[in-house]
Amino acid sequence: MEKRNDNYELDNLDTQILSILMNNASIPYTEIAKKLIVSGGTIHVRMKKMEELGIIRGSHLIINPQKIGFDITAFLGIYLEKGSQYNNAVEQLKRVKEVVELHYCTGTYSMFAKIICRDTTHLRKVLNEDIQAVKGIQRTETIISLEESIKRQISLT
Amino acid sequence: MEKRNDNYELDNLDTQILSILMNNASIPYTEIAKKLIVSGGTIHVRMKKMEELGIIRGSHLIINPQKIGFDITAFLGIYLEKGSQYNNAVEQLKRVKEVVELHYCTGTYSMFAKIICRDTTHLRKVLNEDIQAVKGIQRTETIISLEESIKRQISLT
DNA sequence: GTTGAAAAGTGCTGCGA
DNA sequence: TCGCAGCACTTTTCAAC
Repeated sequence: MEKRNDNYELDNLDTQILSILMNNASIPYTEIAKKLIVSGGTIHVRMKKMEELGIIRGSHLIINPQKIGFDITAFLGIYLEKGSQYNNAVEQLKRVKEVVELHYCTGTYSMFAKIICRDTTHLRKVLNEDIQAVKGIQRTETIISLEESIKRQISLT
Repeated sequence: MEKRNDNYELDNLDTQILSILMNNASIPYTEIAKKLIVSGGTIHVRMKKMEELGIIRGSHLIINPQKIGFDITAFLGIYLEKGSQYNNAVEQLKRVKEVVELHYCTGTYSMFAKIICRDTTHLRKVLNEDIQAVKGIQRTETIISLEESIKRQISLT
């Protein structure tokens, strides 16, 4: 039986488990259990429930892009020729590996992307060759991040 | 002895290990070893090396914000009164939990933030009370994401 | 829903090549 | 530097509360 709650209300225990694991997914269940004063089995049951409900998407190893030569983070405001070209543009942008986020949005831009590149040469190549080649894109505005001052997940508490 | 390579060149094996774990940090080392046709110990040695080099930042449990009632993702272009107020503004914005990313950037805006809220009421509260209370912020422009079409990490290959 | 312990699987370490 | 094998630890399961 599939659960359909799109908005399941987490209790205190669920929230605390998530809060701990969101910042460090490799903490053992037994240690979490000790902190929250429940048994390891309970942590397991709760995690399984939240996985089934789709609350937990998975886990990521977080790397430092700069250490492996990816120095530039940029945001791209994208203007489409027509709004109807959205789905098509998404499909084409999925093939551009440097695009790590893409949003359909309100306001000035039709779409909004986050891209990560090695250097300015790489960025120019992505903008001029890959992005501009996408059909339906009229023009873009680039915002280059000089420093990422905050980078975290939402706080549940 | 601390290593100081800010730009260590990963070999093929390192790259493949990271590529696998970036999408699912809970895959066992032994399974990765099988895929890449090396021993489990080798994976371990490589991971340890990359951790020491600071390439690996840690691991995160990824949750689906919408499933727990956080429905709105918005981007905020921030205009500062003076550029010199940057450090101060960062410190104040760190206290606003809904801000999950903050960049110091080129272009139209002085700073650029990503925020996640429960609903429009929550968003308005954050914008009007929390953000506007930050000293040095002149005004902001809000871009609301209606749909996140792409969300992934950088591809190493 | 929670517990505690047993079974299965994984991570870690040291020795050898 | 890499691979193999043994030990320690974690995850998972399950009967009982």
